[in-house]
Formats: sequence, C-alpha cells, structure tokens
Amino acid sequence: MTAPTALFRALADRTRLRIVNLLARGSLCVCDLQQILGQPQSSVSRHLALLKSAGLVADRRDGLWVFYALTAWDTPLARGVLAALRDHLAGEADYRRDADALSRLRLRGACHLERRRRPASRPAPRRAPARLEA
Amino acid sequence: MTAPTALFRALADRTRLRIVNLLARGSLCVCDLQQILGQPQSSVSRHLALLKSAGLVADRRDGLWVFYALTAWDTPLARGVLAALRDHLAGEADYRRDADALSRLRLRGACHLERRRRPASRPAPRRAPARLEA
DNA sequence: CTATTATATCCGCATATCCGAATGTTGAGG
DNA sequence: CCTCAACATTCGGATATGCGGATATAATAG
Repeated sequence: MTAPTALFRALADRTRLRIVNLLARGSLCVCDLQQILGQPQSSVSRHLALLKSAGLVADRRDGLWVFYALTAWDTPLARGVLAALRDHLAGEADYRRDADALSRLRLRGACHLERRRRPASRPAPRRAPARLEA
Repeated sequence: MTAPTALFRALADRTRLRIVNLLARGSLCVCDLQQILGQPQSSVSRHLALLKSAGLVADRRDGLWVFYALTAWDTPLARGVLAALRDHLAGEADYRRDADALSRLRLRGACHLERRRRPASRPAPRRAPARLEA
C-alpha cells in the first residue's frame, strides 16, 4: 500500500491523468497510449513507470507489447479518489476527446501496428486481459 | 474551480495532508497549526497559501489571527477525494497523533497564546466560525 | 506615535520534477 | 547469428518545489 502522498503525486500531472482516464476504459499497450497522447514514447513510458511505482497500474507483457491496466480499485483510498476523478473527468472536454480517440482507435483495431506484424496467423493480443495482480 | 492536477498537487505533500487532516476537525489559526506541526511559521504559511490557491481552504481574519478552514466540500471532485482521504487518514497513526494533539490543545484553550493578550476582557476569537465562503 | 504579536512574503539554496533525444533491453522473426 | 519493433532507461538541461532565515505587512495595545 502506497503512502497517500505518493498517490496524489502520481495524479498531479496532466499527462498521467490522461493515462488514468484512458486506462479506466480498459487496458492498453504503450504504443496505443503514445498514439492517443501524441507524446514521445520515452515520456509515456516514464509516466507509466511512475504510475506503476505508485501502485495505480500494473503491467503485463504479451510478446512485444506491454499492456497496462488500472489496478488500484482494491485499496479504499485509491478507489474513492479514482471514482471521484472518473466522474469529474467525464465532464471535461479534453479528457472526453481522449476517450473518443480511444474509441476510434479501437474501431479500426487497437494496437495500431499489429496488423503489420501479425498477418492473421495468431490470435493477436487480447484487448481486455482477464486479471492483473502485479 | 481548480484543475484536478492542482488539487492533487496540493495534496501531494505530507505537511499539507497533516494540515487538511487537522482542518477537517474545524478551523484553526496559523499559530495553532504551527504549534501542532512543529514547523517554522513561514513553512506553515506557505503551505496554507498553496492550499488556498488550490481552492481547498479559505481564510478569515479575526484581529491578529487568521483562521483557515476547509472549503472544498462543495465541488464533487474535492468532496470525493477529501472524504476518501479522511477515511484513510483515520487509520494512520501519524495523523491520529496530530488529531490527538489538537484535542489536547483545545482542552487547554486553543490559540495557545491568546490568554496572554486577552485578559478575559473580550469574547476571544471564535473557535468554530459560522461560515466561510471565500 | 512605538512596541508587540500574528501572519505573509521574499531570498538563497538544495533537491525534485519534467522533458526530448539518445541509448539499452527484450522478444519475435528470419 | 542478425534485424526489427516495442518498450525501458539514461542523460543533460530547464523549471518547479520545499526549506529555514530574514524581512515585510497587518492589527492591536499602550
């Protein structure tokens, strides 16, 4: 269980709030997050590492991809904060735009590059991983 | 209404969490906070100014004293976050110690120096101000 | 007016944070 | 083995933050 200051510090950044907002819709690989956020990959990875160290997200490797998912709904503090945050962000235009971009990306197939590397020979990475416990 | 990042940034500091925890028990003047926190006055004032700019507290002057009070229960995000935070801090020993110190300080008269300056001639500053709307 | 008390703000200074570019690492394919 | 793609980490620099001491402001008492 992380200290409350670590939780709030992790959420005290706009890019990380955008990530949390997106992961609230289901787990995502880094490249898709990068696509939606429009930021350099090192930045996305760094923010994800910070969220992970704060206990807010967990990562799971699947081949070349690493999928991140929200994982803090089990501690009461994080659950309360994330619930309040989710309700609030639903009313903010910027975050809604991100959610829309995610929907569009999912429609034309998540992991925007996967079709280049997986010519329909393999089941392709799962979009909604069953469980995360890291 | 402050941006969510400002709210979380304001809460991403241990001293400020201690202040919020204390103010959740009612409004307090700076000198009493300083007494309980055991930190230099400039530090307490600086943290209070930051909390104020984040919209979490309001100040009200009464003679020489300035009383601070939590004031963010009106926005849904802040209310949700503060509620979750209050429940969480109730279980952390350090913050409970602060609450105990506040109780003791109230027993022997809040505003620990007031009796030196108010020899029972004036009603003395109120401990629980009726309403704050800053 | 002066003195005193409470609080706010300023000043360096140390440290932390954020960023993008560059480099490392890992896993799949050939 | 080598190559490539996804991701992680490191690097250097700009900016932000937290801190205590010093100083400024505000209000009250005399």
